[in-house]
Amino acid sequence: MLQIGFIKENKEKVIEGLKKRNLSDFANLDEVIQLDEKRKATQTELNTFQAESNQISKEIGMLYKQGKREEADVLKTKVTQGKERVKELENQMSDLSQKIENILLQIPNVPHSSVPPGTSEEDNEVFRAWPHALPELSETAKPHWELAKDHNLFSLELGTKIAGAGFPLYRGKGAKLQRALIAFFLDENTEAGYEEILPPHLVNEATARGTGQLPDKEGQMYYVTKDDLYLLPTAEVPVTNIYRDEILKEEDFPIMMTAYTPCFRREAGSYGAHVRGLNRVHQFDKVEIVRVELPENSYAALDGMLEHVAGILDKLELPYRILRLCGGDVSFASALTYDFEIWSAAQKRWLEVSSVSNFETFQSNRLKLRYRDGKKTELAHTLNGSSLALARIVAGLLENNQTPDGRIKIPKALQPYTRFEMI
RNA sequence: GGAGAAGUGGCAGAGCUGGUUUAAUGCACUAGUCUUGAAAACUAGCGUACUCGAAAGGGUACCGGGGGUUCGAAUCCCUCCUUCUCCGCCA
Repeated sequence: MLQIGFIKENKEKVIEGLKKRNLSDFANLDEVIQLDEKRKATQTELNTFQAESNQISKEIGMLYKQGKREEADVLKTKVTQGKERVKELENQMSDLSQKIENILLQIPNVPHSSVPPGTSEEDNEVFRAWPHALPELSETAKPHWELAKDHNLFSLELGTKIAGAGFPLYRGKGAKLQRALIAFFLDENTEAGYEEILPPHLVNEATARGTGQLPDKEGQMYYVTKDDLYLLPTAEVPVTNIYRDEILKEEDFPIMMTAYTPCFRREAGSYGAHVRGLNRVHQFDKVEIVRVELPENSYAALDGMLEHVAGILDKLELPYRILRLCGGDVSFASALTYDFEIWSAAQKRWLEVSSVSNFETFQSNRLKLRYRDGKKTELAHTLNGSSLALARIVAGLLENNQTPDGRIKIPKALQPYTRFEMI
């Protein structure tokens, strides 16, 4: 959520940003600015009435003490009259605040100046291409869902039997591979200075609100009605919320955290070839990195995250490229997002495995995540990225590392974790 | 799940028979005095948010959350949440 003060002072900049996102209706900006003016005027009036009635009430107290009952009663009726106006103004205030928030919730973040123009993923900029030739597999190479069947690594059918479509069940070396990847990623992240967090996998409404899943995106989350809890769509939600409603000191920075969690997405999406196998599922495993930074450091932090994720993919020996998302594809809350895609040699397409974003103050405004800058409090910047998402990494590993005789090589870096070299 | 107790500023902790409470006091913290330096002592400051004001400086709201009673609520009432103690159940 943008700050109303920011919109007021930088209206042109906001409009420019919205244009980059291919939006053309800016009427709500003027509307929200006007509503805020009205809110201020209303508050000033309200506070005046409140001050007056506080004053009189004090006098009443004094008069009672002195035994001047009648004088007190006269004042009482006076206050009672003013009270009605106070009630009225209070209602107006909450009504205006609600309206303002409703509009602010609909305004996306202003994209960073480096975000390229564009309307869809077609227009994303290749920020860093794969510098080598893409691997080629023989004609007999198989997609990961066939390899998984051959080696009994996971079963979508059993997952369906037990839960429903989109809930894979891993077994044997497939299950071990999951566990190995999670441990490998967490170790890589903690070695780079990220603190390991193991958060709850269900979150309450305030938490879901803090990172912007609510309102609006409740359809994406599984919801436990009986206890009013949501299943995590990503570890970003609980981990970032650690710092909800906090005022940090400058020396608390940088804050670097990593967490493994399963991720649950209801995702009423498309079906077909592109979502076969592990490409898109309701439950998948992911290791996330989250950072809270001083504004002046957040873009350096973003670069650091980028190199960190790139380093992990290098160790896994997977061909990848980095995209800078265009205005039409960058998510609602993000100012700048880089996507990592690995090349699936068997499916002959790129698979997104990580998304690294700087939200600037868009999330922290909602979270009330501040730091003390001298005497004032300022909003901190929040960033997060996958490091990394498992299901598609597994898909890529299986496909790219298959041998002509139908087996699968485990990358060296992963072997200490799997404790086997071949599947 | 049952019974009881409690939630106050960064922490500890008073207030809780409704009205000079502007939330005492201590610790911590910040600045100053003193000191070669530090400690101690002393002095002052010390919450968040909104708002008025050029500024100085005001105003309002907030004592777990929400609602209510009252001219006036940290204090009374309702409700929800959380924590602690005991019992039950349980990996």
